[in-house]
Amino acid sequence: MGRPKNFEPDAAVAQAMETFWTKGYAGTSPADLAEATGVGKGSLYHTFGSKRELFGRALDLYGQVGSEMTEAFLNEPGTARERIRAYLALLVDIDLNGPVRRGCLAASTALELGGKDPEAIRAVQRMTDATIGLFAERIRKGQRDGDVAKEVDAEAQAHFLMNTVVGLRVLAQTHDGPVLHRIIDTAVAGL
Amino acid sequence: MGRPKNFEPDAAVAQAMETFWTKGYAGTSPADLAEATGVGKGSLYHTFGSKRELFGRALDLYGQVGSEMTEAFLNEPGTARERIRAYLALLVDIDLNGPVRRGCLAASTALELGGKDPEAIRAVQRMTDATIGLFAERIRKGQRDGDVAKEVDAEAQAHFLMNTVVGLRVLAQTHDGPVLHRIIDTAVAGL
DNA sequence: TTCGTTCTTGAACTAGAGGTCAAAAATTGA
DNA sequence: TCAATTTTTGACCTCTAGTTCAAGAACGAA
Repeated sequence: MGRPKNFEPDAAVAQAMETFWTKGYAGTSPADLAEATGVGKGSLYHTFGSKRELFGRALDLYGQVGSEMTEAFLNEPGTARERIRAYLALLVDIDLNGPVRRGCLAASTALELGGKDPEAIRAVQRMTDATIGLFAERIRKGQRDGDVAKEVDAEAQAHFLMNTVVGLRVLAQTHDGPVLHRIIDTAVAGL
Repeated sequence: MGRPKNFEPDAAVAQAMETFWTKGYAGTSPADLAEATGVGKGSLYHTFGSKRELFGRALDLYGQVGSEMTEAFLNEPGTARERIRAYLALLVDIDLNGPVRRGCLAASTALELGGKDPEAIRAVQRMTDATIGLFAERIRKGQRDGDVAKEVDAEAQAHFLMNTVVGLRVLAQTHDGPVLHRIIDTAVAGL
């Protein structure tokens, strides 16, 4: 009953995510969101309530997509070290080859909203910890497979790799491929 | 001749830097700057021209202060590894113990203004490269002193450490001391 | 003391942010 | 076809961002 929506909320969230990713939270206006989604401002507010709530949906989508991509990529055939190196290289190449330099939505959010939006920070924390978990799992699998030394502390390495990823995605805003790939080489040396 | 300024521009830049650091570029309004500096909005525009120009001054100050602090700290007595570890720990502790979670102005700027303000990005790049230079110099000194192995590639390690620092200062927005200190342990293992 | 200069103050302005709302449009059930 | 319900549209509103400007205040020079 009632008039049917003439847009897909999930698709709108995806477009909104792209916009927040590119322009930041404060830098994105309702007009930007309306243009990006092709949905009228009024409809957006009717469906999502507020800019902040739409941003929350966008953040969650970002985490979910990232998590799926990471899991799939890490578990393709190869040693833990190979797969992790390939994953870091993939992220860097995506950052560098995209039409716009925009880094990582989670990192931007952590820096932009740190200290003023605890819920956003918790969302970022959740997605960070999920990635750390995937790294740790993959390293432990490497140990079972025999391609990673038993003495390696999987949790510690996973945290360290997460840190490296975050650094790379920020430095990708200012530095070029060769520099970043050498950083990757150094980072995976401990595996 | 003419009426004398009744404020110190350099002090105003320092206050502005704190405000941009805490609230971000887009998140800082002229009214915020007037309040933080104690200088009327009109005077700020008279002296600095625009919000963007004042931000440029703030960024430069940030780079200069950071550079001096880094150099002084790295060159206190101790091995390269000790000094570098102490430096990373210092940054993390500053981030965690401050009254406001605000991370690193350079990283925030890279993410917020990447792709839309090339000059800001160049400023960030300059300060990043300066820090990398200081790391490399300290590592080479360690090699001359005999506390770092000759085979270590000082440049590569310096880039890698820079990457680690950036990662830590972002993760400090979401994670706590023990996690961050373990990351530091892992990162300095290569020295 | 007057003049030219430089700085300060706060009002004023334009544009846009973020959000609300009334009216019309599209649907289903009766 | 009429109700009831839900969505769309775009006008409208208030508030603030970012900036400008006119008026006056504080100096040194002559």
